[in-house]
Amino acid sequence: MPVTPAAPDSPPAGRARLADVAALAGVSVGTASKALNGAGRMRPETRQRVLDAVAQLGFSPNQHAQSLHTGRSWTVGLMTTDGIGRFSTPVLLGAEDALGAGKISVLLCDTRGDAIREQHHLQNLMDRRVDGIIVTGRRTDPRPPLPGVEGIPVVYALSPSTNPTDTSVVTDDRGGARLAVEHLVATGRTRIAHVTGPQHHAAARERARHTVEQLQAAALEPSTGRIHHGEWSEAWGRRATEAVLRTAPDTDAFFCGNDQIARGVTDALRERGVTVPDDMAVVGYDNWDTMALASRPPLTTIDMNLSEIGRIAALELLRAIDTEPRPGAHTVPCRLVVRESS
Amino acid sequence: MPVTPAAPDSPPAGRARLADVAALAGVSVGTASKALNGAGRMRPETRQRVLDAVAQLGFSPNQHAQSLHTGRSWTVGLMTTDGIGRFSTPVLLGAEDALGAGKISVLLCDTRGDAIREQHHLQNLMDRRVDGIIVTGRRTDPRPPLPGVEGIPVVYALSPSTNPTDTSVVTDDRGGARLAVEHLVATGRTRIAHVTGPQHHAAARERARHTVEQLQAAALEPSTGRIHHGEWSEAWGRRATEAVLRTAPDTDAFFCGNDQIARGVTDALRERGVTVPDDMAVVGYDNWDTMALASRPPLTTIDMNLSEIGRIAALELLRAIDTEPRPGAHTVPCRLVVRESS
DNA sequence: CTCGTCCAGGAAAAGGTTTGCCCGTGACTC
DNA sequence: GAGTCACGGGCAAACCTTTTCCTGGACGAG
Repeated sequence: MPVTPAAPDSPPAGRARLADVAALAGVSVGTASKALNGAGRMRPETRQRVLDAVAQLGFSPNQHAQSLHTGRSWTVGLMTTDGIGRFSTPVLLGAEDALGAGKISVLLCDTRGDAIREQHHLQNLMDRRVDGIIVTGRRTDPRPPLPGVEGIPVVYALSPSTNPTDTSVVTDDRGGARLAVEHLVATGRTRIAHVTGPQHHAAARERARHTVEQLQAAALEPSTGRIHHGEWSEAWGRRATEAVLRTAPDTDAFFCGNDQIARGVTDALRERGVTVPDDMAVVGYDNWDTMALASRPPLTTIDMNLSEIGRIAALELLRAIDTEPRPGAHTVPCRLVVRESS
Repeated sequence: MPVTPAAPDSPPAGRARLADVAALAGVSVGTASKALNGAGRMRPETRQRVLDAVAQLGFSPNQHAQSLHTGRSWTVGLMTTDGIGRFSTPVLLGAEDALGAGKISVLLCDTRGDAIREQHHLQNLMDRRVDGIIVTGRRTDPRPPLPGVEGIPVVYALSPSTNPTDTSVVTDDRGGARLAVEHLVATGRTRIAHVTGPQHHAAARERARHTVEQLQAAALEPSTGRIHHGEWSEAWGRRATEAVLRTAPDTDAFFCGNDQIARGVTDALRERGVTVPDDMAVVGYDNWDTMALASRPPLTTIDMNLSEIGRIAALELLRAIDTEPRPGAHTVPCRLVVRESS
């Protein structure tokens, strides 16, 4: 006695396949596909029958089958060079948002700054045939390009590639310094000190350089005659305050390389009885809310528009995928956020 | 004249396929596959020939084809309920790390707290046939379970599901309160105040409740006779300090619901000339380095081991995928980090 | 009435891998 | 010497969708 075969039209076991939809609509699989994708010509009534079947079965296409066929995975890799920190998070979210609008998902890869891990993740992304890769880091220093990614578009966000023919989206340190200095000058400050992070950080170096430039453009110079490099910490902000006031007691403004330093400065000033903003203006950098808002008074600061950097990186990547990459560094302007410290 | 066909064994255009490997090794595609996966029996020498061909061509299998066939995508979705913040980041990294070890990649979905967006992401994850989903939020309050995820394992991290038959991995508020109170009592404090966040946050409520319990276990009660609920901010910490010292001047320790409040307390104490830890001990919660270390003095605090929560959530998810889910809430113990404020 | 045109929809290949099943050969046993 | 067994390896189906090419029928024009 032969084994009884399953009923030919038994209810599909797991998720509905396109074949189930086609069967229900009484058309062939190919026609069902065309109905869904809008391609091919067919009677509106037929298309509607397919769409009804889709709705009834709760069908949605198997992306693996789609990707296998089309070669596109509708996925991009997001490699974070060095943990996911305060800086990379908004970048990441901006990118995710922009890509999500285009039906593209984000594969997260954290390298923890480890080259081995980076290579491993990269291989994984290639195996998954991602459509592109966004590389971001927690610092703005340039980084060596990803090795061995021929044929797949890459965009560097926040930390540009050292290769100028790669596409990078970076912050506008020059514009940030200009916004801060122009704001201070416009509000009547002339004896401006600059306290910032370690010299081996590009962010500190660049901002310092452009700060001096901007001061010169206003026929000014740093109140202490030099840049105060140190750490990105409140403690350094406090120490630097003492140093600055000892050297140049007539200083009337601090422009700080980040909000932590700025907060240290305001604390030190308050403890010395210097009132902000009346006796002294303080401007920070980063617009890191937990620092800028908790500071007393809340800090005027420069916002790098990090999520915009992520968004633009995503858009550049989409362009590179669909048409042509636009090589070079694309800068995203900063924004001055005025609060009560200036 | 007929068009010249491409040479039958022309160098493969894009990436090598298994067929190319098989051809080079002089075996069939099926055999090549078996050689790679260790399955099937074959002469070691044949297997080696295949492996050599793989190395020579730099072959790695097309994951879409694999997934299409096996139904497994080696991908899990990570849905963050409410942005990616201070709390979800370590959870996320812990999960990514644990999953990466198992060749599984993480698809990032940020819902921004929007139910529509959540549904949209969820559909996307289902279409991609993810093997499982981790849901995390930025608060510890329970959240309603993900709708319509029948047949796919879900683990909730940090914010448990309101459905007790779901698998959740949560922080141990009770243990955290116990660690803090026992530490304070062990160092001779008896007049302990508790200042924390808003009552409508589970984290504040739970920690407060267990703090009172633990004090009672030591035959103590809050120095002010009550819990001080407010905001999770430094400003509230400063205000609360005044209130506590007015009500109960003999208070000798503050246990705070988070590090921001604790930092506000230390600031207020210093400004009143109360020295920490000699006159007053202060213990925070979260071990948020930018707060705990920048505080003066650095804070003794409770670390929730967030990345461990992420790691365990990932392991529970792997278990649910491979074998059986373990329903219920799994708590991850906290850790006391002693610094100079106690 | 016949031929040509156009249109709706079907058939089938392709995309790359896994895996169950089968077969041929060489060796071993009785 | 014949039958059996085990081992190495090939064949082909299956996973699901897209897309190109093709066919049959209907309709219009001459």
